[in-house]
Amino acid sequence: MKSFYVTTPIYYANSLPHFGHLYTTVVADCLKRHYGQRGFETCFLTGTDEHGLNIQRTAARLGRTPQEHVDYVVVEGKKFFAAFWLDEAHGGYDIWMRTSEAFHYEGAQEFWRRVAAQPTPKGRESIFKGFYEGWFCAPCGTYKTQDELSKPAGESDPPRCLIHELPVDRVSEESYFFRLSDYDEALLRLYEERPELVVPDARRNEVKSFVRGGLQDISISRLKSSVAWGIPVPGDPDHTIYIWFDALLNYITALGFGSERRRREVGAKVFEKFWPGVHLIGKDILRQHAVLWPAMLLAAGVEQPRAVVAHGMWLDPQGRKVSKTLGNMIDIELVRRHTSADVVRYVLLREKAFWQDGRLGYEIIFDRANSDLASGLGNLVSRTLTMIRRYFDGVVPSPDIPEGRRLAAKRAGVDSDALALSSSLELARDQFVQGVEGYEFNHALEALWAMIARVDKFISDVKPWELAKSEEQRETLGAVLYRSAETIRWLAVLLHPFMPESSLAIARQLGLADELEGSDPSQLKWGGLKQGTRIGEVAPLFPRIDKVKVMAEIEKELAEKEKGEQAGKSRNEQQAAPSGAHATQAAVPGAPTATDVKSAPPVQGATEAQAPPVTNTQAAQTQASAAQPEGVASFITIEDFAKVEMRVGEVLTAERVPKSDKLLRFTVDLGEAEPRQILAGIAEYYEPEKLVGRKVVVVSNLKPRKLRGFESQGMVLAASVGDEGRPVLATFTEDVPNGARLK
RNA sequence: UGCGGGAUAGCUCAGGCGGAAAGAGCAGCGGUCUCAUAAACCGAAGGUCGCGGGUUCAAAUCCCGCUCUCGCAACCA
Repeated sequence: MKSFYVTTPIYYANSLPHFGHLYTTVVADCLKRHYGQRGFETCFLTGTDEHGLNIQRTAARLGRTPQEHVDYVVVEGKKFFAAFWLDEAHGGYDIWMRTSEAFHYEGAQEFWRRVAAQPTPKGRESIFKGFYEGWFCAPCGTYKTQDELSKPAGESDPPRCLIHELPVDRVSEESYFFRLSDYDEALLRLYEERPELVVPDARRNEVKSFVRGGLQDISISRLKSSVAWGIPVPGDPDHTIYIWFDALLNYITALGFGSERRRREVGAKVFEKFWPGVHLIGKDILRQHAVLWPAMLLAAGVEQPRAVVAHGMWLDPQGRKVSKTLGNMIDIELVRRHTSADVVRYVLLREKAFWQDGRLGYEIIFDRANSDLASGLGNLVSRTLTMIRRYFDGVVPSPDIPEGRRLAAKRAGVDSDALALSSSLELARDQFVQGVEGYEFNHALEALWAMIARVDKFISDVKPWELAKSEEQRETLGAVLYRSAETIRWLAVLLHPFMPESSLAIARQLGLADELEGSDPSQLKWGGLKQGTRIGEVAPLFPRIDKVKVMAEIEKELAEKEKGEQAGKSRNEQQAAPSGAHATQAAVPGAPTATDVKSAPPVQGATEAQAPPVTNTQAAQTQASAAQPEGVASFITIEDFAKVEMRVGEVLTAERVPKSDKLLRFTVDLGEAEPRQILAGIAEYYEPEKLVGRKVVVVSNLKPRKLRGFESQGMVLAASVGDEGRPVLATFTEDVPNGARLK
């Protein structure tokens, strides 16, 4: 039997899942059900990534153990998904994977051993010990990511910890590395040989050009003293396996890779049956899945995935990224309560081209639901069944028009057979199946909706209510209604993976047994609906949404929620908010992450594991600012200040740095023997020519640093204004000699 | 700055190996109908196919240049 294994990323259990995660999961669910209908043996995995510093810290902040915290997130997450028919009970995922499970520890360790036992394609050891270097905050006792650090005040100043407002140290610790750099050629060969490994093409090209640019070895462990919440490195329990080298493995450990325990649990052959699977991911975690993961599998000698499929992201109605700070995230659970799970599922799959980014907002959802579902599908079902009820007493009439009535039928514009309809239905069916196979769900659905329009038109053209007035057209009328009802049956079968509940409701209204799971959509044949079938009770499938009214209600509810959260915040009880730059972000770019509060781009890519995980910066900030006077960093002494040497300088020359859109290169006279070369990232806001001759303030004792190949021997001071941090140069209104020190 | 996309009706997008009067859905306008969830059906309206050149009998479609925009990278001390 053919098998189909589909996975979503496992979501980072730091925070509760949201609408972005829902999207990927709905897609996976839809695929699983579709292939299931077609007779594939299916397995659908989703779950949670439960290790790491983030979770360790969030749990600590909430006064829980990490295990308690992830248990909580899992329970809530399952509830959230269940409301959209994604759980086992509703025929959704088969496995909710959790990386904190014992079998995963075994599998991950086994994988590590296999990698360590094999040399790289270039003949070196795949895992080696080195030193991980990062910013370390002593009071916190941990490494910090860019997101957890304030922008450094001056050149070669260390950044500061956002919690303690203190400079952090550049520290290194022993760490294991995976020699990713040795896999570049093997990977490039793989992309050539198996182009379907990374789809769509645009993403594969992106990946290829990234790999061609050379790969860096990545740190795959942390000292247990830094990150305790994780899987011990085999044979070296002082180290913990780090992030991706743990998380990615879930896709195979869930099936029993490397763990006897798990194989007993799920069946010994499950891995062999399902393994090369399809990974659905958001384009934001493409690197990890299209570079690191294949390299890891090469290293361990495990078969590559069938495909890594990267979808686009949801944006707000204005096309902006969705983020908590902008407050433009949709509360999808709220939408569901005002509509239904199926409506949400349909809109998610219909509204956006899978590969591309798409926009979503409350009104977009309601408009789509009203036009496609209420006016389209729902109305067609309603008018058809109502007529069967009214004219045929609720019994499906015969599809046949007897010889003697064919002329009459012809006069009414009805062919004696349904060939025209049935053949275009077959075409639509094939387009639909092709669309689903190609992840073009919007096209798949469009093909079906073209059929709805066609039948609507057919009904309008032949006017069954007129036919009903003439006994001579009795059979014609029956045939017309049969054709409409049979089309609806097809729709119910085809749409079942998209709208499990509504499609069943349609089937029941048609008087069919609930046999949709077993009906192979690709094998649909005209005439499956039996004459004489007694139809069920007819009720609106998709009640029209009063947009104005519902919007008003939603706004009210959101406002109330906001209030609740404010209250929660002060008690420091709010659910863990921002997620890390991790698998969590699968579907919504920088969703609730502190990352997009400002500047610092999310650390991404195969090198991500080199940076410690992101944590709850917002909460951290809240705490920190509570302890400090508003707007004031922690105090420094006069001695601290004396360390900074600031001098007046005059810009002698200024020019753009080639191949850089932000950097200007200055030579500045500081009253010294030689003018200094200083770089500044203000090219977007200042014309270099206009700066020549200008007096500026320069931090003159910063450690020199190279930027774009030029050494910067100081830093020009500027105010940072507005959200985008527009620089405004500091200057003097009176004349000042070059080199004068600011005290 | 490098690489790769994109720029087509009010909105979201199709088309695009050169050859139809340039399409669809939604919104909007006019009409028909009453089986239906104020639904459906019909009709009209709506576009310099980013800008400028070129190739050709013929260009939204091919070539060159430009502008804007998005993604990835680099970069922002």
